Amino acid sequence: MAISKKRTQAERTDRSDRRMLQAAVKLIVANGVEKTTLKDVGEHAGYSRGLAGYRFGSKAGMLAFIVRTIGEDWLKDLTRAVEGLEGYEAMAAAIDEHLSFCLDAPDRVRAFYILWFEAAAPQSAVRQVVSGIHDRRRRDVARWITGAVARGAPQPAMPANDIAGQFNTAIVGIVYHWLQHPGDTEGVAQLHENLKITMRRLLEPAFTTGK
Amino acid sequence: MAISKKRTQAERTDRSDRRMLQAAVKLIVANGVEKTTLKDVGEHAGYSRGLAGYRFGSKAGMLAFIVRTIGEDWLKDLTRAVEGLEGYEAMAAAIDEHLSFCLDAPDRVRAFYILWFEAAAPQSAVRQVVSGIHDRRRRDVARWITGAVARGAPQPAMPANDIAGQFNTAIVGIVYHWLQHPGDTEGVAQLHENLKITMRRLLEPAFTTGK
DNA sequence: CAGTTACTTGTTGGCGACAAGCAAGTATCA
DNA sequence: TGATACTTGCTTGTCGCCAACAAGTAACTG
Repeated sequence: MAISKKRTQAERTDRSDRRMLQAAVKLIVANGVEKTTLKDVGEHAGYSRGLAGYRFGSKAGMLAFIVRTIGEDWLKDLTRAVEGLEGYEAMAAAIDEHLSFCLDAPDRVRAFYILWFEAAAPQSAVRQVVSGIHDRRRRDVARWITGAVARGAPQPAMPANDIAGQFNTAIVGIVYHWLQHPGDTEGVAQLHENLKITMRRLLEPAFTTGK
Repeated sequence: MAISKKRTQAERTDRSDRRMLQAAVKLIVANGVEKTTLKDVGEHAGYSRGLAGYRFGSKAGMLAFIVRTIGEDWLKDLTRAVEGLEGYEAMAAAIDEHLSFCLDAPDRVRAFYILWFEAAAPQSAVRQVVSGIHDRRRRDVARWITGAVARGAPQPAMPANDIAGQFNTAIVGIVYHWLQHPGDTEGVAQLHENLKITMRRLLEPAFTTGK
């Protein structure tokens, strides 16, 4: 009350954006997307019932904003975590970072992935955003592998692109397990750990191609 | 018009159930769950706007019905496909059957999995049903492995339960890819094929445990 | 024909969407 | 620096549509 009553316009929007994001995350994790209303988001953020709808244009717009924002945070974390690494090392670091990502800010990431799975539905506004993240993940993984091979690592039994595909689908599946079993930190950690083992095995060259 | 105007009560409900299921699947695949209204389902099935709501009690009830029905079909198919098999053979058969399941009745299975992923949200009525299917899948896979080991197959490097977990999450991830890339039959088939390879590798004993 | 069950129609509260208005910040010119 | 016009953030009023439920009608059953 004492300090700086005046805010710049940009500060105002930043502030309300952040507050609404926070409120939306909380509500989505607690009640699911369907029961999270624009009205609730606005009011829980300390504004009127109309702000969320006005700011994001539509409910779908708000959801897309959430996914984009949290997705970008994750991408920064990930990039930092695997910087300079290649091959299995990069994949292991990415897996570790993903686990931290989930455990460090559970609500945020939980909401992110709830929306991620909502994007499985047709005609979803979130779909584009998710698709972009997904494709990027895949390309990154493939590059880690081919990079390592270029530097002398043994040629894996499966094409790099296929391994990247397996990696990606595995992560998605693990996340699904996490969403369905919120308390099972142990199990989620184990799935991450086992994925590392699986990936290491996939990266091994094919000793004997026979049955 | 000519034949049998008279139907038994059970026949009537069976008929309307089937018709509404079909209509719901069509609408969900076309427009997503959110935009599929009880009114539309009833009317597309050839009844009044109110029937779906009356029959299933609520929208969530209808969705749960759909998942349960299609899930049971799938379970029957799967059981028949892996009957008498164990270890890797059973897993490979299950993977093949799953691919057929997806490709044979795309709309049905698509709707099934769209709902499956909606169940990732908290407080979902579908969640219980999905959770049951998921747990059962996991137990089955673990049993295939331990069964094979009991009959003399080599001890895998990873506990049977953990392999089952990897298997399950991989399937879920593959399905997610399928939902996001409806046309990519090739890619989906490849992911199934690669999962077989991955599983075979996981079932191999640990030659050298060292790094 | 009495009772039950399948289905339809009427109604209500709540949500998303949009439009119009109000208030807080910003630019221009003195 | 300060008054005025403009822009942008935010709120309130309203509408159509949906899920949910209640009350009614039509079709089967014993």
